[in-house]
Amino acid sequence: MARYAKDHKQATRQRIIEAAGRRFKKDGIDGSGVSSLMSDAGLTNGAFYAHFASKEDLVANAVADQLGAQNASLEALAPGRAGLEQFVRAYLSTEHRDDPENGCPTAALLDEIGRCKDATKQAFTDGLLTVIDDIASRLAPDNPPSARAQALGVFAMMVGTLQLARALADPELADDVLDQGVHNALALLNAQPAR
Amino acid sequence: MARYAKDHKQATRQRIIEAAGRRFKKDGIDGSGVSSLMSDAGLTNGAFYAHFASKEDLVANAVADQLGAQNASLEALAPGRAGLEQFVRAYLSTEHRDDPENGCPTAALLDEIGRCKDATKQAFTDGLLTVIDDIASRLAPDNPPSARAQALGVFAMMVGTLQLARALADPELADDVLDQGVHNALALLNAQPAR
DNA sequence: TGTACATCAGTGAACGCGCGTTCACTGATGTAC
DNA sequence: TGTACATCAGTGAACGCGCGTTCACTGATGTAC
Repeated sequence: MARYAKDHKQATRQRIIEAAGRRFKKDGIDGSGVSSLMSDAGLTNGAFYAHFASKEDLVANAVADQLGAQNASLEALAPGRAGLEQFVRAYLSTEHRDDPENGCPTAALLDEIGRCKDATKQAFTDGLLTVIDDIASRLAPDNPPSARAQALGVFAMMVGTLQLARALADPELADDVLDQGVHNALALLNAQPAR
Repeated sequence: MARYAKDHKQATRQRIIEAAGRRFKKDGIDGSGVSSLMSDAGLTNGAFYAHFASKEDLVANAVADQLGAQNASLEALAPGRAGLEQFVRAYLSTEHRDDPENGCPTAALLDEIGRCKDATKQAFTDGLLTVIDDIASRLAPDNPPSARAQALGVFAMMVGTLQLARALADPELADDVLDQGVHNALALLNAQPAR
């Protein structure tokens, strides 16, 4: 086996984290075994514990990484409210509904995260606040905290709507739910703060 | 063993379904083994397959039962919008957040249901539509379909908000999220339909 | 009335399998001398 | 320059355990005669 570059192990670790993020979103946390997570990353199961203390440790890291990536892609959108409208339309699209593997970690894993240990919830909390703050600062650039409740409301509705669309048996009904969700979310974005 | 009353087996089946609903909401579907589900119902694992074709079959029945029970409790509230406000406040309460076992099946299981087979998704679809229709008919008694998008938006936001509150590591932050959620949901209920 | 048998919800041990985790080992490289 | 050794990311078999599922059996009752 080759002698490794200084950052080789770190790079492998990151590769495991990213592959795990995708797998968790597709099959759920409980539904993804360590062996399959490792083979997704091109390794065998035995190497896992050289990188992580436990599966739960990987989960916390994957959640943090996923929310960081989502935040980065949020920041890459057009500035201000125009970017938010892009975000809403992409979020509540059939493409996103049908591709959880590459989609929002919150929508894919939210109720499972609620059952995880504190380290994972903490990683989620940190990541979520960053996302909410990005939305709030687009809604009220001069005073982001004033728009926090609104940002939270829009995001909660988007997450709930996408999850509902994924859980419906009838794809056409799910299409309608997404359409109505776009409409509802845009209305919330354009509403005056209620107080 | 006693000779059984005509409805004995049916009653046992119902007991399993209700115990399973509670357990699923607490530990997740993947997190609940058949043996523990049966011992929750006061039986041993071997009896399971006399009642259900598979675990997935039980899941579909438990989801249907849970949504039926939720719909019954919705109908028991005060009529009209007054009942909706009760519903929102109870839904987005710390008590509900801290007791998923006895709470809303949608908030507890939504992303897992999205990964289930069609029979389960179908059971969920049927139950959800009943809930949405109840909300819509309270919003617009004369023309419920006109309020469907609004009902869906409110419910999606409530579900998303409760799930977020459960996934946060900081209970005080989660309290704030619930408070803001009540505020957001009531505003949505009182909004004019946007179109 | 008494006995042999049918019924059937439920028991509990067992099946093969995949889980999370551990560990002795590999093998390619760099270092010491 | 050549040889012995240290390093260390990764391998792959194995651990005990719980999973979903199967099945021979139990035992209390009702029915047949």
